[in-house]
Amino acid sequence: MTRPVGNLRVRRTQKLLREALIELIEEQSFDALTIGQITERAMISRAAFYRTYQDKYDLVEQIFAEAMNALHEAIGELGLEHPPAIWMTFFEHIASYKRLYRALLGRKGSPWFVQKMQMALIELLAERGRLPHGKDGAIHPIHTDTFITDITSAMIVKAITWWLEQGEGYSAQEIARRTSRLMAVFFQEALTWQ
Amino acid sequence: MTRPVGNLRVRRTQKLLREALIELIEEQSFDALTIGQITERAMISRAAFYRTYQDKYDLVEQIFAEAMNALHEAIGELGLEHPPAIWMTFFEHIASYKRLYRALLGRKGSPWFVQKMQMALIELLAERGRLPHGKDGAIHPIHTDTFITDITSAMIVKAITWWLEQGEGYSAQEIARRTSRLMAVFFQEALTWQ
DNA sequence: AGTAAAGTGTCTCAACTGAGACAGGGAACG
DNA sequence: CGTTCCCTGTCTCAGTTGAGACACTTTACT
Repeated sequence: MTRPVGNLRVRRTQKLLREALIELIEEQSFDALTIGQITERAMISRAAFYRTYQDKYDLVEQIFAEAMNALHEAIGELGLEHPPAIWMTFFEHIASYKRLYRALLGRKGSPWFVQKMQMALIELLAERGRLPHGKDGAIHPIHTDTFITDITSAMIVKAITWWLEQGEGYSAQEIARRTSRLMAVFFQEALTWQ
Repeated sequence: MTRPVGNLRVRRTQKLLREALIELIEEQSFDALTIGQITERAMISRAAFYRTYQDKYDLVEQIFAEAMNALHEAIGELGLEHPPAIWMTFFEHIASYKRLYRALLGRKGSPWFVQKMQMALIELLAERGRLPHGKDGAIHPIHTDTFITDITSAMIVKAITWWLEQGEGYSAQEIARRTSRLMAVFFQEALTWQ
């Protein structure tokens, strides 16, 4: 659903806009971008842009939605038993959308998107609904404490941006292991508050 | 003339085909490429390809023709007095079309294009019609000796491919100086044969 | 040689896109 | 405060492109 079943032209337009968006964020900043700049770089008309998207935020939202779908599919294939494997998959996902995330989460990115990403992570964690190394499938009350979920999502986003901006030398596996451990410690501490 | 006055769509199609061509040569080889592969990568229809080009050779020829126009313009701006400057401009031109030349002249490239390039160089040298460090504008008989012109063009093409494939560390200026000197020595020797 | 698969080159019609104009909003500048 | 300039968001029509089919040639395998 909402699949890009569209024919070639539509998919091509999407792809060109996507690449143009990322390039321009890298060169300038997301906030400063105009629709005209994006369409010019993408070599499509402004009219074509408005036929599909409301504005640049809508463009990013659609791209991000697709990325999250891909992530869900990748994670969905995994058993529910091994959280570290999920983190591994998660950071592999980040790696495969490297330019996108670096652009949107980095210095030239947008606080708006950072928040969006954090909200997506909170949802993801709630769906998965249990602790790293948790033993059962029950939703843990810790995931309904917004203080905890907010801080958790910020931690993860920071881990991502650090990796993309400074941690070039590290593999997805290493980052996944580190993050997984951090999360475990953090949740364990948080548990004592309940 | 023969300017890409075409509207946006036409120019976009050209650009996408161009990039697809280079990518695919890098991955496979020019000779093995099919029109279908190129158009699929470029995200355009085969029909659109055939509306503009005869075949993949035609595509390369048009791209190359534009590159040579750019080179002529760049060289044309120079005075006729200082051959080393011309070599400098020449290798800067190569640098600005780096991926194209590396793809087409390299291992994955095509002997057909190598020959085409050599012929273009022979023409270029004949137009310029005189020795490196030559003092007058007269066409020198050395440029009508096909033995000499053929070997010269092969030398230059080899200099280009060496630079693009192994000489990453060298600047255009260094390669230009080397080539200029080599040519001077070669022509001087050739003069004694006349 | 015989045959299946893939590529070529061409065509038509529907569909998507570009050009360009328009009214309106917002920021910079005097 | 008004003017200028740029951006937004929308519209229409002409123009380019995609889908898919076609006959033919080439390639690869037996």
